Amino acid sequence: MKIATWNVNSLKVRLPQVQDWLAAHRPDVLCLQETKQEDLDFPLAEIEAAGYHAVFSGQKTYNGVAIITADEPRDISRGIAGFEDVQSRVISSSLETSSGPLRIVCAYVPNGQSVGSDKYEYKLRWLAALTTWLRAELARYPRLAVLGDFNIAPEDRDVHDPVAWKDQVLCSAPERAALREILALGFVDAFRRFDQPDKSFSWWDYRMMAFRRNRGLRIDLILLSGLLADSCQSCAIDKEPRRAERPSDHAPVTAELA
DNA sequence: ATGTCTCAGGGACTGAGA
Repeated sequence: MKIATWNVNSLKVRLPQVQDWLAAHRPDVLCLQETKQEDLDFPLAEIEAAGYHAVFSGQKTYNGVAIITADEPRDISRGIAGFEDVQSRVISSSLETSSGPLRIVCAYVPNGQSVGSDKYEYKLRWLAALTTWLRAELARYPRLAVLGDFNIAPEDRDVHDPVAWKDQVLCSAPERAALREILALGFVDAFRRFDQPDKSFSWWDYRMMAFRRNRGLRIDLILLSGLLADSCQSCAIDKEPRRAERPSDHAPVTAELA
């Protein structure tokens, strides 16, 4: 089965591209971030017309997450249990598969703005809460996948210019340490299970012709629990939607599970 | 090279966030 994640930077603007992408790739799961839509405005009819179900948690202007699934979602939950957050950044649902239940967590990690800012402190607190929560979720759901915009480039090879980005937000040591703590719970970065082209990125700033020059970061990740990682057959970044006329600044990331 | 895009408020543009 194919699972995917895509920060669409406004589902209202990007809906036609999401519809096209669903039709072209027919994923079993597509996690969206930065939908920027309140739940009443979510284009459920359009998603259902494409042959999919959706669960979503949105708000006006900022944030917003959704999980689009071919099969009916079960056991839906919103947010991080035990962490009060007015920002809509996490939604989870389960699917029945022939190999047993598959748990999906769709996450939009805070950007953090700049190292040392209030938003950066919030990001680190948020990541600590996510880690505590995921430890319990992993015990409850052994077949667990966490997909989303992590707003962290895990290593220097995930950065077009590691010198320029050194100690900057998205690359700083505390952020990378926070991501390593999540991985240490028993997750694998699906992308790095396979040989990949050098300079593989999932996000490119809209400015400075960054995409054309491939000046990007790999910050959109698919983390798989050990059981799922064993069944992962491929993981790739689909740069094609980034070449569209009005693209998101992020590209979708996909993984194939047996 | 503070270089682009999106959204809200308000009714043209500015500011925030990314």
